[in-house]
Amino acid sequence: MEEQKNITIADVAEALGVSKTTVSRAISGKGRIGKETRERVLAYIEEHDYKPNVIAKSLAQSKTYNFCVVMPGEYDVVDLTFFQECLFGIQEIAGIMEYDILLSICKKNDISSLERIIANRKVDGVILMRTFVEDDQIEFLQQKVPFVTIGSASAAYPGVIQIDHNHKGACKELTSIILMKQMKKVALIGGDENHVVTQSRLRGFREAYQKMGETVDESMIFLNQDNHVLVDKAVEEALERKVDCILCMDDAICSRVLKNLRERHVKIPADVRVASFYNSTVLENNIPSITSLKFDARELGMVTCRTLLDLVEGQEVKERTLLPYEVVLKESTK
Amino acid sequence: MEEQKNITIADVAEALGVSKTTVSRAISGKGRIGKETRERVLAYIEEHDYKPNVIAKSLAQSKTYNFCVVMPGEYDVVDLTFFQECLFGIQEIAGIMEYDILLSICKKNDISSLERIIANRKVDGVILMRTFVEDDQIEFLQQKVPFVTIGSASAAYPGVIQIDHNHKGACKELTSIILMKQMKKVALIGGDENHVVTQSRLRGFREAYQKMGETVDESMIFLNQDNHVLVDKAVEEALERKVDCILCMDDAICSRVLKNLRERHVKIPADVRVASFYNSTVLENNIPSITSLKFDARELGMVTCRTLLDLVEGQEVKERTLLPYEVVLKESTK
DNA sequence: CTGAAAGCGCTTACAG
DNA sequence: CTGAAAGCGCTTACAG
Repeated sequence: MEEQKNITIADVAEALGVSKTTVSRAISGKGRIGKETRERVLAYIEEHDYKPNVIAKSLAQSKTYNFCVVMPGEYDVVDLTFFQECLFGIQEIAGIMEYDILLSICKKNDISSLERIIANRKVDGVILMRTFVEDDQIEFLQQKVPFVTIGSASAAYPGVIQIDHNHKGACKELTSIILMKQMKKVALIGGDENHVVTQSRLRGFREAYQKMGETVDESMIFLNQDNHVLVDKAVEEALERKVDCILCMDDAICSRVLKNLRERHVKIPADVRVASFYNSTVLENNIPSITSLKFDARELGMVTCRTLLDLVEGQEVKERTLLPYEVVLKESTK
Repeated sequence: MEEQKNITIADVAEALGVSKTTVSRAISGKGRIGKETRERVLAYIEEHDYKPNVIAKSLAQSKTYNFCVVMPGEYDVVDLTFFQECLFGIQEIAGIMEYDILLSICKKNDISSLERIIANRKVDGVILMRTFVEDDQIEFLQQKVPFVTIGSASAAYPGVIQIDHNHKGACKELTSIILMKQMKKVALIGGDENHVVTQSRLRGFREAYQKMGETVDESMIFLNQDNHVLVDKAVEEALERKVDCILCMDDAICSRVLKNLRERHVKIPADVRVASFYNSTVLENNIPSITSLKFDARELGMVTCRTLLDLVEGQEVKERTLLPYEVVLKESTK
């Protein structure tokens, strides 16, 4: 490692015969400074490739120019591409503002990694990529650090800044379409009930029934189906009850459902129709193609990051932002 | 935000009637200090929940306690779970040592995000999650910051610390098995030639042929097949030439190959056999199950992080670490 | 074994 | 418009 002594603000000041204060002002743009002086400083800096020491700046300003992004740490997450894309969106916006992303991984509700990062004051703000009905992350962060959630926060936590796709609306529309196509026996297979998004989707599902004047068959709602065995059992039960259409709350579940149906030689859409609430690459190569909802994860990340930036700068931000969705009808519900 | 004034080392010193030096020594464990004094300090700190300001520490020590992890930023990456798992492994080890992970995303060879992080001196070391035959990341980092690569580095960059799975060996073994099963016409479909891993796999493939005294049919090697159209064409050509077995270099390709064969009603393994060089969840639910290689991504991440820790602490580290693999034979090559 | 003091490289009232 | 000086909260020779 060449120990190429880094040039400091003092070096610049000395070389130019001005004070460190002046150099600092020229760089930050804050405080009165002569136009000519500033230009001289800037030119010198440019030429000698001076880079301010962000750590020193951090200490002086009590700002880190880092955000923490809390990712879900469950290994079965197939909706991974969603988080990935979202992360890219965040990173893109953060980078423009010279912010960097510190990663925290949260398995279930284990927030020890987040706690350490906050205790060490390594970030100016936090983005939660997933919210729970009972959310230790939120409880921990409240009154402590500015933060924004991706996905809605439970009503139990008022005042939380949240950016979400309109899951309720999306699921309501998809369910309505299915009901209108005269599929009456619809099974809903979903994941962890403690995820807020599961609740939102479920609500949309119910509202669609209500709108159509139909009643939900509660025995066809399978939640917390977070492993293969459970999903397989749910499919079996649904088939026994002559299900018309199986609605999957995420693509991991859908992928398993498709496998199960294939093993049973149940034809889609001839025997049973299938749709998923989220379309990832996992289903992309499936035959038949699968009807699903489409969300722009990248945009979600970008909007979220921009909101957090506003928040830490002390600007007014909307408490809740809802992003649009698309329903993509494919062969599986023909 | 409650502005709960943080307690500093000076507060602790004053409360205890000792110097800041003493407090600092008690915490770090460096330098001579009376046992009793140390315990008194530690007890006070514990009780009052004093947390050192990492930023101040950073400035004083020129250490950040952050590592940068450079992730591939291509959106078509289906091997995502691999990077994800790997990241978890890194994070786990880093966390134990109170290090955090700063994320940099690198699309193709665009290293601007990495450059900024380094220029801002935000990290003590870097982990590259993917290497290229011509690698701007490596060229940029050399002689500048300690770094470790996941995956092998091109021979053009001697001295690079690299942790890798034994891709060459794994592919050699898998290919050998296939050849021994009397499948003579084997097509190899792979991705970006500029990825070192592609080269390693290819080498293993060739060595297997050599070992068996067979010659490779070059017209059956399809590289740089990084989009659906190309893969489809490769499959078509392979079928025309009466291929026995299609070997896919990654699961994104394999997934597409499977779709293509399904559309053509080509039966696996009856008409054609298929194997993949990596087994992700993407193929998990496929029928038939797919023969593939299995690597422990999490362990790879852990070993890599531990190596980087050693490196930044100035310890001697092995230049190259090769991790084992497993060949998992399934129905698709029966 | 312990402490006073300088230093890490910035920012920011305050004064002029 | 510009600068001297104090301060951010640690660490670390140096001296005792």
